[in-house]
Amino acid sequence: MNKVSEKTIERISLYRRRLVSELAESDFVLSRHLADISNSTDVQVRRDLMHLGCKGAPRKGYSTKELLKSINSFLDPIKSKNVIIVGLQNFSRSIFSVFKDRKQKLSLVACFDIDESKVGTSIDGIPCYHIDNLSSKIKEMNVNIGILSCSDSNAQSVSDMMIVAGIKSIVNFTCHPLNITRSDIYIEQIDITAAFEKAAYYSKSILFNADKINKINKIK
Amino acid sequence: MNKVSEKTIERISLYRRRLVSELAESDFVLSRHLADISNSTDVQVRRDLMHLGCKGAPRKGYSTKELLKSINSFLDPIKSKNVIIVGLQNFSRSIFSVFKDRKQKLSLVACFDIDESKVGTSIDGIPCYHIDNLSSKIKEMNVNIGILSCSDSNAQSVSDMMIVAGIKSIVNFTCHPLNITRSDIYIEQIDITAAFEKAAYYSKSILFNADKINKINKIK
DNA sequence: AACTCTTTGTGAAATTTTTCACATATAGGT
DNA sequence: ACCTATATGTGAAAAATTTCACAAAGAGTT
Repeated sequence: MNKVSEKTIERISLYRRRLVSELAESDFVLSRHLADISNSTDVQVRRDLMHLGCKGAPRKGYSTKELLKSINSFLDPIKSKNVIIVGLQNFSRSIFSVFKDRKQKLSLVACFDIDESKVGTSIDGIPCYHIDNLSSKIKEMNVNIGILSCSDSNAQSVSDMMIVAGIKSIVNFTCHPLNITRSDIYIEQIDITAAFEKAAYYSKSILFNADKINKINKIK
Repeated sequence: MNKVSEKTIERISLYRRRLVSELAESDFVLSRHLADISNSTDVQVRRDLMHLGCKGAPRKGYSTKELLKSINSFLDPIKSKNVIIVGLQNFSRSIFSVFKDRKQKLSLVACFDIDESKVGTSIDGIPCYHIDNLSSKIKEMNVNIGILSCSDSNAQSVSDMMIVAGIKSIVNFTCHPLNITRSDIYIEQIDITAAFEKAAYYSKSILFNADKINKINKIK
């Protein structure tokens, strides 16, 4: 199997979420329909699904159930992964609900903060520990994935700690782009500020995504 | 000036934030240095900066102050844009602080919710209105940018309302990929769930970003 | 059973994005 | 004033991603 691009992974993740609601609707789903509900194109969908080793049937499409199963085994780790989050404020609290609502093969097991008033408390059943215990807790709880929601200035040092303690993937919500020095660590940077600045940039001009829309509408 | 890619816009937004702290450090900044602190490469930086019409000096680099000025005039709208957010919970509250902390040419002027207990209150000086007033308030306040932080199921209808009322850019934090039908509207989709699922996917295997790292380290 | 029409799957082309390679510029030393 | 060493700026190559175009499959119809 060839290397699958990050964009493809993202789209497959989206397809899965769209498929879940489709499951009750019908037994088969067409690439074209999946494209419609994911804002993509049918060819793109089929290209993406190629990586899954899941065959569709001409004129029928893909078995919804089978496709979901393929996506699950493609995306999900075999056994559930433990996740922690560093920094406890509004943002991290909103992440809590992401994990609570949708039970993937991911469980949020702890959060960390420096603020003594938060340490020792527990939100939605997730205990908050002091950042000093980060390393030991990561090892103790066998944590694989870390979420950075701390201040920009602490992002690098916290991620260093995470990596030394054995974390394999980091989702970084701070503005600080992490310095990657090891090739076996995956870093996902979510730059919310850039998102707003992009929105501002594009609100200046018009007809920026004209191409995209023409492409999609042309086929419909 | 040629069309600038979205990725370039994102990186320029990042460069700006990195430059602000650089400003106190030195009068000139090298593409190489900017690359280091942005996790990029020097060529990429220079390519990006090409679009700015800002010249660097061989052996000296770019005047930090000049570069910032160029980026500002490139990214920022001439007059401040008004922003609203729909859905008032932990996540949106965390967005409030993004706008409070960094005063761009963007001001968050209102938020909206259906929950009557929230309507009429005010957080950080931002008033919360009932969603029924969305359209009228957008027009009244001359809002250009909308943030979607509501439930997935309401995302499409709220965005439709926003667009009809005159909003030009939408930043969508819901999982629902918005159906774009007009070419003069910019949609930025932030898929946090996909981010976590990507992190989970990559935590399974190793050596995924080996290439990226080799590229970056090779030069250093 | 043959035909038609729709949909999948995928080489190949097109497009986009990144990297290479190097001409050009210039600061600083001698 | 000349030399050298280091940066920029960018055409061209390479790599990655998306789209085209069409062969192959098979469901439904006559």
